[in-house]
Amino acid sequence: MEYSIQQIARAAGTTSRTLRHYDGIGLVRPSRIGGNGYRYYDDRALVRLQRVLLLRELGLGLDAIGEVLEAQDAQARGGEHPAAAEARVLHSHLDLLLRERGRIDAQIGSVERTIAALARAADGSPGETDGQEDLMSENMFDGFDHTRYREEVERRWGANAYASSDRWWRSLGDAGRAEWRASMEQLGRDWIAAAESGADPAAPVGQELARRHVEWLRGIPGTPAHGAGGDLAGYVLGLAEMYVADERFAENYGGAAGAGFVRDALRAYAERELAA
Amino acid sequence: MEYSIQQIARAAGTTSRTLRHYDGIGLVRPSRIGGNGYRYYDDRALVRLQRVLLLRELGLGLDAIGEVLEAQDAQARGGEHPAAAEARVLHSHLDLLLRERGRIDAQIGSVERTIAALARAADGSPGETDGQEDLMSENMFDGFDHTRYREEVERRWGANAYASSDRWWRSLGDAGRAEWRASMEQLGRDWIAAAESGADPAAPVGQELARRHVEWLRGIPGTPAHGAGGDLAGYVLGLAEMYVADERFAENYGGAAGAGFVRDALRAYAERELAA
DNA sequence: TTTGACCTTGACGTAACGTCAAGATCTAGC
DNA sequence: GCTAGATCTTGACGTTACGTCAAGGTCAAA
Repeated sequence: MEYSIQQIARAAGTTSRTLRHYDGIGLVRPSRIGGNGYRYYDDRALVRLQRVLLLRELGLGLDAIGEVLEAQDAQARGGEHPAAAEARVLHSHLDLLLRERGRIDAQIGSVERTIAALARAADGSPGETDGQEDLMSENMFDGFDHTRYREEVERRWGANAYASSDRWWRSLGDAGRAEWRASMEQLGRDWIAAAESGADPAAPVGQELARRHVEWLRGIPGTPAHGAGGDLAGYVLGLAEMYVADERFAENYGGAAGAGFVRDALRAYAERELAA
Repeated sequence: MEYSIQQIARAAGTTSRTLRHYDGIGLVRPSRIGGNGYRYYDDRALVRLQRVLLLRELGLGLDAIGEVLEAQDAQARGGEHPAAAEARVLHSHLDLLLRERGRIDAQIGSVERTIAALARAADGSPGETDGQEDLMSENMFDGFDHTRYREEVERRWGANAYASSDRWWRSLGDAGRAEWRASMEQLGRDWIAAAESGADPAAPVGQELARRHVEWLRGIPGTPAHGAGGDLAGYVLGLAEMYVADERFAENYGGAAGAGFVRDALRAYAERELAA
């Protein structure tokens, strides 16, 4: 069978423009070109086109699709097994999709929180648009003045981590900031209580607190915990060490002993749940 | 304070190119332009820039951001309350994000199934690349020959619904197709058993089956149930009616009585769980 | 005055086509 | 054979939010 460009487009559920595009980039070439310049396709081309469209529906880019199909064609010429190549490409694509979902989840959370903050602001609570000065001079989320450690923050977490967190913190409004601090302090109190109870950091109590702690960290834009793709496990482990080493942090968890408990619990949690 | 373009870029955690872009599209204009053509920004511009960057981190497009900021500026001129405009934009954006996540979830599922199918194919099970003819001539997923109802499928579910489902079905391979049919038949048997038990379609047994049924439908590319964004509730309700009205479907559920049970259960489920 | 650092506009590239535009060709009916 | 309408061609712009040169002016310190 031989199809005109419209016919094969209809057969595959796409458009002639797409076919011309695929011809242009060499992804699906016509089997024959008429003396009038018309493109004609045969069944082999149709099968190839079907595979392209299927992989496209999985979200692969056209160049990745080309790679898969090339492996398919190189099969007889001693290349790697085509299914292996396809699986390899799909695995890395799956990885990308998972990171993408993490990013979207984080955005959804941020948007929801922002909407809630706007609703609270509309309810009353005056003094919302003032006080734009020196907001970062207050103790932010880990118990010390970030403006004084701006350089350290930027060196540790990247150049715009500080700016990003700062924007977010300013956007919260007074009510939101109070709420955030309250949640932080509640978490701190719960950590202290758990540490004083003498429980094993790896026991469920500690692990549940560790989960809450990581969730709480994820809510801070500008850190590797926000969204996805960063080295979450490494970030958490680094913070855990910092809690112990730096007394400014340790204070929040009842001193060195409490911070040690937090560190051990986070370590165990990261090993179990965040292993890359 | 007055900043040069680099200074304001560093202060906000972005680049000078971005500032030039925002000037070009009129989103953030410099407060002053020097005789040498240099752009200079003041604190008001910095605040505006911060808001732009914050909203951008939430995933809004630059034009949507412009809309929000315009409402902010129109505040004194009798426009709607700026926070209301922002909430409106954020709500529709949230909607978009949720649909996007649904799409990604569906892609993740498809990719995972495809990888699993490739692994099975590599394990052995010959005859994988042949039999490309007339695959759709078999009873596909709802018990009748789709090639014979192609036009109806296209009219009901859109022009490339058929092509999309067809591609997916071909891609499954013999093992995958057998598996899929088995899952369909298992679902049918469970429906029949539930119907014969005389239970209330709205009772947990029926509702759990309805949930499984909808999940199963979501796995079929080309239907409104796949991914997200389509009228899932309307689609499910339409199918439910069809199961009763069309005996080709009804057979799968033990005849008219069983199909009626399925319909009622799906109706109740759609009302509870899929209400838009 | 030199030398970097910083500034400008202009323009191409990105992903995957959609959407005209202008013109050539095919097909069917008269 | 002629004409209308369907179909085909290449060419080029538009889409998003900038990154990345390129070529050339400006500024501040030495």
